[in-house]
Amino acid sequence: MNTAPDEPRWLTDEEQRVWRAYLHATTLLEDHLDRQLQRDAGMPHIYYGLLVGLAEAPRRRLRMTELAMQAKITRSRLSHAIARLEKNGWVRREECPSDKRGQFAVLTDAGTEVLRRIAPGHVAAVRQAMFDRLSTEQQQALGEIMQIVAEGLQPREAGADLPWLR
Amino acid sequence: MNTAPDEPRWLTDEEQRVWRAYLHATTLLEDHLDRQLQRDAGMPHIYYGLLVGLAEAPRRRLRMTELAMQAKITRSRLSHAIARLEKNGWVRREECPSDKRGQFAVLTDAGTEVLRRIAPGHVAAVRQAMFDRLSTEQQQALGEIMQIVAEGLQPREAGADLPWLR
DNA sequence: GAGCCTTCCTTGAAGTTTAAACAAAATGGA
DNA sequence: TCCATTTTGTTTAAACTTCAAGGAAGGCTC
Repeated sequence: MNTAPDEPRWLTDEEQRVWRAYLHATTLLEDHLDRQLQRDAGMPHIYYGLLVGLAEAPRRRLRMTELAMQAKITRSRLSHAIARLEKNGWVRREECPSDKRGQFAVLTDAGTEVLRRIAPGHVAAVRQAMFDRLSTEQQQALGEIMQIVAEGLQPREAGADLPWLR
Repeated sequence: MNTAPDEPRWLTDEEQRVWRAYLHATTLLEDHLDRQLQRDAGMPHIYYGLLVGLAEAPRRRLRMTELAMQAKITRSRLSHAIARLEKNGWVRREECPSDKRGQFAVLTDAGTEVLRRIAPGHVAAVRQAMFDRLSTEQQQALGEIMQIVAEGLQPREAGADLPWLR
């Protein structure tokens, strides 16, 4: 009997190739989109996602926590991000009448306008980087794969304030 | 004839689903790995990649530019990162005899040791998040897809110093 | 309604990344 | 050789993210 303490199951060569391709592609793509948006709109990709989230919400507003969950970021990060977008005049905060702790992030007209202006370029970048290069079958496969991977991962801050669960 | 200026090709509903699944999964996974490594080794995912890059190189050393390209980050970012890893004692700089501008980043014994200690946990996290959940066919498809996407994207800093090409 | 816990969000500090500017060494012609 | 250009890597400051702490309001229980 082997006394070695649980030799880890290293990745096979083939798994390595897949994993490195994944890392390579995702970092390049994220960088690419970040820079495209930074250049065209002066904001990083994640901030764009925030504006889109608000634009799609009823009355173009969302509670901070809801927006944070939608964007998969911490409330802290969102707080800083909204402060920045507020400075740009693209978002404004509004307090929640029914819960005095709460805040709404509201997309302003200027914010809507920015979005209208930059969305086409962003979509074009996404198409060019991904959809224009993949077959329909590959797109479908990718969707399924990403669905599965996401399901296996905890959303952020689950139990963040419940240290005994960690 | 329509006078509208090139109505952009918006994503179809299906494409939207794929794209959002992609964003959702990749951000959750990156967060997950970042936090796993931060907890177990006190460094972000990208820094782990740097140590691995060095560990695999002959004599456990690489020129800064080479390492930056391998990790797909800018030389500036690498410069900061190596400074940090140097403080930890995991990497040391060595000057290049043949090119006096050059620097080698060298993995120290302590760095090798850290890697040995944390690699199993990292591999386990990657397996659990991705490979254990995907069929062989899905893994293969993912590899091909990521390969294609990566090919379409410029490596960082290509022409960074040639502004007229941008 | 007092006390206690939870939720909502913000804050400040520390760490990381980016962008732009820079110095030094190498390179490539004229 | 001389000079312009490129390459290499660092530095500075600003922007962004993370982490830990905390204030204020809501909810629950007795």
